[in-house]
Amino acid sequence: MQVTDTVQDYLKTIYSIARAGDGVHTTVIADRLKVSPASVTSMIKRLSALGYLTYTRYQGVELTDSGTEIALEVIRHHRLLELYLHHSLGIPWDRVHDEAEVLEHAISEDLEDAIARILGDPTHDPHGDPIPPKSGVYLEVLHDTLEKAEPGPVRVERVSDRDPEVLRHLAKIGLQPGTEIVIERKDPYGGPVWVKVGKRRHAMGTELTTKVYVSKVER
Amino acid sequence: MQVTDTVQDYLKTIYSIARAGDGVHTTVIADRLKVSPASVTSMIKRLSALGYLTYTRYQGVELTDSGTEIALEVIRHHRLLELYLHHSLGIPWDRVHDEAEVLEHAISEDLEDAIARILGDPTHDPHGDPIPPKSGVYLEVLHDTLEKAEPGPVRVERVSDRDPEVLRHLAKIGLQPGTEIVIERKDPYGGPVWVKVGKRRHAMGTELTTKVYVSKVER
DNA sequence: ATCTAAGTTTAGACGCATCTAAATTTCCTG
DNA sequence: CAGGAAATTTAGATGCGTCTAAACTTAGAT
Repeated sequence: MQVTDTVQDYLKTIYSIARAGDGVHTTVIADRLKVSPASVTSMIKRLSALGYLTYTRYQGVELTDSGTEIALEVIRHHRLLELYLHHSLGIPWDRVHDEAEVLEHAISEDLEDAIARILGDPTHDPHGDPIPPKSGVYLEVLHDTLEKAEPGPVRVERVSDRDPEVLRHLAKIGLQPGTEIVIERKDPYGGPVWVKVGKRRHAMGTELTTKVYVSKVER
Repeated sequence: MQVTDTVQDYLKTIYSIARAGDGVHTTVIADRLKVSPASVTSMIKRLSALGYLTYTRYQGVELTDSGTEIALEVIRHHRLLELYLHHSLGIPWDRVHDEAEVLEHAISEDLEDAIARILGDPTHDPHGDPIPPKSGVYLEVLHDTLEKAEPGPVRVERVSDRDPEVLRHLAKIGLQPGTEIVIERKDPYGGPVWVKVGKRRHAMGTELTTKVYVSKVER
């Protein structure tokens, strides 16, 4: 059997759920891919038979080395494309995700190489996500979410690329990967987190904060 | 039902067979798409039900306006992409066809527009094929093949993009759209056509000549 | 004009990716 | 620790796009 676009999507999604630290369960995959849980079970069985993941009924899945390899290849395509579309074609950063989602399955290895070369073999995409290298070791540093980080000055490392609306809002208030912001105070009961971006103060609702990842800055 | 990549491929292929002046019969479509004639018949029925073509059993098909519209949109994508890949990404002209074949289904209208703008709304792709406009009238000028043209000076207008090997050969001898060449003599019984490109003389076998389209040059 | 070869369509099947509804298992709560 | 809610899997079905083998139609040659 061949590796279809759909198979690539499953593997990529499973990889990214696992990276986030959560167990990889049927429902989560189903939610992300917008298919029914039953569809996920059926696909998981096929992926397992193909050796891309190990599967224990009712317990969730784990990617094998060959599954991870495919996932990283697709993710590399995705992130290179996001950067390319933004830099070379001027597509606004809140729209590059959806374009890349389709194109990631359509570019050849030659094209991938050409794009990487033109961009100067970049290490991060416009949302701060690291780009897996063509070959060799790949380690993703895990950053705290805005919610979990301690008050004080922090650097924005990464922003989830999945919600265009959130991205437009973040761009508007000047919050991008690389920006230094200050977490002002925290409400222990899950209320909004107040942050200072430049000279302005903003309330970040909980549905937003889970999408921004930061690291502590020493001053 | 939705317009899948496969549907787009059928409509595009049917358009281009019709343009070449041949009747559009099952076997021809099957050969081009590398599927069985039975598959073509079955797909044709669906396309007919969708209103993309008219179909008379055993007689061939003809695109409707809505079928033509989709075909031209895909062809526009294809040709813009060929040009873009060549100009902006430096992909050699004998490889852009295969890349574009996949990407043509993957780019959004926004991306199409961005590419067209960057290229300055071009009218022809690297093989000399005209690029259908986003909207408005589209007429393809039909040129003679090298075989059919009269001896004398001619301008290369178009070269079929389908065979990478032929393209590499043509590039090697310096024959591209825009080049002026001289047809030296003709063998009425289908032998090679001798042409002068620059100062060199070349024999073009019949399997080659059907792929080069020229127009007479007045001197 | 008939017969045959080539082209085309039908019949029936298969794999992929999905769905809904029903059955099963897990896990949490009282 | 028992019972029910939530998660998961099974069963069975569907549409797409393809195939092979067999039947049929068309057109060309004698």
